[in-house]
Amino acid sequence: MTRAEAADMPDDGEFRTPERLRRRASRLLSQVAAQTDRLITDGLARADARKWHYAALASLEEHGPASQATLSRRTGVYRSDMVGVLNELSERGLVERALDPGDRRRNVITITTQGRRHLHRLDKVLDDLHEELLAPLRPAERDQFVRLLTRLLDHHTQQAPPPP
Amino acid sequence: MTRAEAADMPDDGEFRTPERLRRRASRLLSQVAAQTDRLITDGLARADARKWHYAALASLEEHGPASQATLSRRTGVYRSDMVGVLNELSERGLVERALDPGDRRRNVITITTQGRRHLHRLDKVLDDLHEELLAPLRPAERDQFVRLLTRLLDHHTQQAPPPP
DNA sequence: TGACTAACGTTCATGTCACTAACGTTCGTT
DNA sequence: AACGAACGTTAGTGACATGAACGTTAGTCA
Repeated sequence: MTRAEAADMPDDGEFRTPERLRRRASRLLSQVAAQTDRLITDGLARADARKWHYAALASLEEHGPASQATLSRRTGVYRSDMVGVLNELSERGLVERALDPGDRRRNVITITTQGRRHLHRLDKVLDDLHEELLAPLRPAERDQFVRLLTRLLDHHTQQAPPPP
Repeated sequence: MTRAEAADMPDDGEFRTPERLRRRASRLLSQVAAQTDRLITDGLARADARKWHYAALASLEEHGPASQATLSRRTGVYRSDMVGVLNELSERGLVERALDPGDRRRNVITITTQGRRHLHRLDKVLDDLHEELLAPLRPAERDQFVRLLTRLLDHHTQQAPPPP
């Protein structure tokens, strides 16, 4: 039996999530986010990439070459993890790591032509994945959804940027 | 220099997240969910509880005594993890674990009076936390938000219930 | 100038989460 | 009587978010 067609037996709830939980915005958020994460992670994996790779490449194309620390701050990827991400990207020729002649502590990371091409391919992949993600919502609702999320994020982010 | 007072230099974005990322529903979701998770986890910790504890107790009160496997299905807490959750809850006298006389594979978990009291306390704590979470939204918007999330979740959940 | 502080890249370690694998026990069905 | 499946349990995996510490380098100030 599949729980869905349980029209005959009263289904006292072998699979029924308590209303208390079902209604909570926090739980809805975490569930939807988890589903989304799997969708995106799998989709990117099929395109031979990962979220962090995309984030780094996107940052490099939008704002130009940067140090690893800056990339880390811009993408939210932790600086410890950025190391590995850039290792992989540079191994594959998507970015180049060079010593900053003006500051020998820094590496200057630059996106390559190949990296740009990869990024644009990933942009399309993500467009498709988001189409799938937001399929049940009409365009106006999608906008609303994004707006609400943005407001929530802004509200809960504003009081904790790195201190001066 | 501190980025905040960069009114003079054009702030080419030492901390600026790429638009590509900022706009994506997937990223917004994951960020907001992460913030939310911390809010809830911390809040519950202050009340000496954890999400899974709440989920188990809520399920027990709403649907009555159940086996661990059933609890796991109802709450989404993985059955491997349910073991530890119930250990902790029963150590604290919030639930009781008894062998099911009718099926010696099963444990029957029952919520205690103390557990009920704890649960009701947590309900209040969660109400407050959600008030904080959704603070920037007006009541109608909160409803909208929950509705949109629910539709997304339903859509992405319906095609993968446990197989017959 | 020399000493101190802070940022950088890096490695290693920690904790949580979702999930898989495997095990022995028990049940239901054939 | 035998087999497959469900149960509770333990142990382990991989992704993710962090923290600690280290050597190197820059910038600041006494």
